[in-house]
Amino acid sequence: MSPPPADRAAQGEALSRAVWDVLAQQGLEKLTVRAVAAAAGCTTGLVMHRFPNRRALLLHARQLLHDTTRQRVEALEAAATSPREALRAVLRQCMATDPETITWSVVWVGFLAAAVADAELTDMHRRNNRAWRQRVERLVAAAAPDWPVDQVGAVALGLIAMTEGVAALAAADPAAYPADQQERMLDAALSAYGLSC
Amino acid sequence: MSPPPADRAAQGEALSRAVWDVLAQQGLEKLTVRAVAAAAGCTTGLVMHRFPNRRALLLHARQLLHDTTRQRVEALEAAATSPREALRAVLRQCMATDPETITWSVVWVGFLAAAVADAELTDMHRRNNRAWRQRVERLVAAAAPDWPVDQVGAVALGLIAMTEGVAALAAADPAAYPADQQERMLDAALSAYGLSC
DNA sequence: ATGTTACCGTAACGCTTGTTACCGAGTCTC
DNA sequence: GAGACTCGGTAACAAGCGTTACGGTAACAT
Repeated sequence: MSPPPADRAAQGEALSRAVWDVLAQQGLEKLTVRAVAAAAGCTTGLVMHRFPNRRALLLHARQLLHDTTRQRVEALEAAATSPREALRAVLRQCMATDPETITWSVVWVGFLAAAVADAELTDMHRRNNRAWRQRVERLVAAAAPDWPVDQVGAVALGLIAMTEGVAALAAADPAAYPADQQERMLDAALSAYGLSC
Repeated sequence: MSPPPADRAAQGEALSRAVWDVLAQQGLEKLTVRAVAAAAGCTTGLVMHRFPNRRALLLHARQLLHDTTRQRVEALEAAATSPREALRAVLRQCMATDPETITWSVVWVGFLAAAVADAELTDMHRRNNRAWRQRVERLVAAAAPDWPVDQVGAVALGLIAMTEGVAALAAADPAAYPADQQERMLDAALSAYGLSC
């Protein structure tokens, strides 16, 4: 007999996707084991055989969300032809400009709210967010090599907060924050900071 | 006999404060009627006599939170001596720079996550947020009277998203986002947009 | 003084939750 | 082919949830 680890990982990924779906469509209060199982098309038995408890399921889904976004960001960064284009591309995908990224942003807000009650979820968020911040600071420094460190930090923080904030706002009210307004906002900010491509 | 409506309102306010406390300290998942009653120092009987159900309690707390912030913002705006100072003061109090505003931001994120599952909570958020956005657009237009409309909109959106975003980030990781860094971020943005006082 | 009424705590209801125990079906080993 | 083992579904459990019904108490009106 062989417990193929590939299937286990694939099932864990499918269940994490089910966690995202429930979180995005039904909210944090309805994020139950039964709802996740229904979204994944299986029973609660499979869920509880794959994860020791509900918390472990949420933590895995959270970590997988972060890993996925990190890979996407790294691909964008590698594909860019200049530091400023890399910065813009990376920040652009952070906003909520289409149904998929809107869903992601809803899930992100959900995990953020869930982190209030869960120390490990909080730690996860902080680790991921600090890494994300360092990445953007590095990109800003590369896009403006002659800036002093504190200016790099202040501008990077402004850009991070702006994109993360508009993603949350667009997630809660997509009609009021269409994609083109978010793009114009980003371009206006990059232009004001002197970081236009 | 007289059912004094002042006491009723005061009790509703106290219960709403209890809702905020529970939401900030225990998170959305632990926001139960019993937890609210315990935080308010009463029993669930009083809560359910004051509000028809749990949802009404949350909606009232949400609306009261908005009304309170609106009054505070209007006072700041009225006390400012110039349009640019008004803009800066209003944006500054939106961030999470001290324990009180950090708590408010945690509560804000909690309500935002709860709005995913509740249409009325969503509507409330959209109404409040659109009014907030119009206010900032008006302040930006007053601070830069010669700007075209779309530039006013893009800059106002950038400022709103930035302050709201940094408030959420600071709420989740206060140590990484101290008050002075948020202030520097705001000043750097206002300066870059050409809106310094 | 007494009946009435509003107020609010107590206790219970039905329901949903996370979690556990059990059990059948399929699969690999020898 | 028989047996052991893994997988996953079913059903049950206790606990906690929102909500409801009931009872006692205090204040008012007459």
